[in-house]
Amino acid sequence: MVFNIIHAKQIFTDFLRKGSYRVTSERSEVLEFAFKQVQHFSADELFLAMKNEGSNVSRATVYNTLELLVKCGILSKHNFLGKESRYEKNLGAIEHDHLICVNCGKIIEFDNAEILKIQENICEKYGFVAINHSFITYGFCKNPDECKTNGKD
Amino acid sequence: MVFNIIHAKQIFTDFLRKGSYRVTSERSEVLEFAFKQVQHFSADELFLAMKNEGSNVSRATVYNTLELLVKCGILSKHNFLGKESRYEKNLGAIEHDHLICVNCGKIIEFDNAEILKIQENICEKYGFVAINHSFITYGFCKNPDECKTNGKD
DNA sequence: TTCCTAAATTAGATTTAGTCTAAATATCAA
DNA sequence: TTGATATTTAGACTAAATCTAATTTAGGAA
Repeated sequence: MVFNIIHAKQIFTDFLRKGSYRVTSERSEVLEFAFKQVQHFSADELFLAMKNEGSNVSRATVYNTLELLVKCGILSKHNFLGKESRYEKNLGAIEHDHLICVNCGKIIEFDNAEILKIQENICEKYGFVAINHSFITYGFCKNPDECKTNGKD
Repeated sequence: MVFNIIHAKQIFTDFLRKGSYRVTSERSEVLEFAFKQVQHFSADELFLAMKNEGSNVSRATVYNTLELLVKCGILSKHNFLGKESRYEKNLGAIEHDHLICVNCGKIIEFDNAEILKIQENICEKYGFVAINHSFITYGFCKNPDECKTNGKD
């Protein structure tokens, strides 16, 4: 569980030192910008947002650093319906999960503590240490009126 | 639950007719080839396999038809670690889920009936009809010796 | 503190998955 | 059988992500 930017910086620095990666100003910058995002974001969106605010960190470094932030548990990475990868902060105890309508594309987020329990059991069974997860149920809206397009797309 | 190719063809044809899509020989061919795959496969892999066996169905049609097969529940679609989308047959009652090591890339498949129950409850709550799901836990192998690369990649 | 080497960063080229286009073809309701 | 329109097609295109090779930098060693 990551609680705030100070804590996240600590975790990230520890992770880098432990893995004999180097602590660089670019990596710190990416972490800071990632933490500023209120919602989930793609690597390119973050890169452009940073550029827009005067940062000179390159696209490649943004992509690389986001992967490191996933590996050390600060961010989660999701792939919705084969679109570009989206990242989000991994704050607090419960990571939220997603329902996605294959008809209208609507995304419903929900929290479920049971899923985390199952995850713990599975990891125990397979000798695995969980960092984060992605649980996506694909389906469609039961009520056709709520299904925005109701089309075939 | 889809049981075999005959059953899958039935489901697909019903789905197409209901949605006033057309039943075409290309769509049947894609279904047949998808069913022949023993493991999960990408859209492009299927396209090339079909081409290789003399099929003339185009790449665009393969991509489109796979999406239809997901929509009608015959296939599941997963995105592992931001790689290309992979499809697999949705056979039997339990869809398997995945543990992925962010260090060595190992993929462990497991079955868990509880996850399906949770999914049912969630869908009930949000007025949603599930077709299939993708549950991926990212983490790392507890035993370093089992972690193939144990490196930074 | 300075030096040195391997790691990291960079801009931009490249690759790759997937989508789009507009012309040709095929389905299926009437 | 016919005709409106859905589908298919090859290949162009787009966007995400990775790669490259030159340059810069971190941080351990002296």
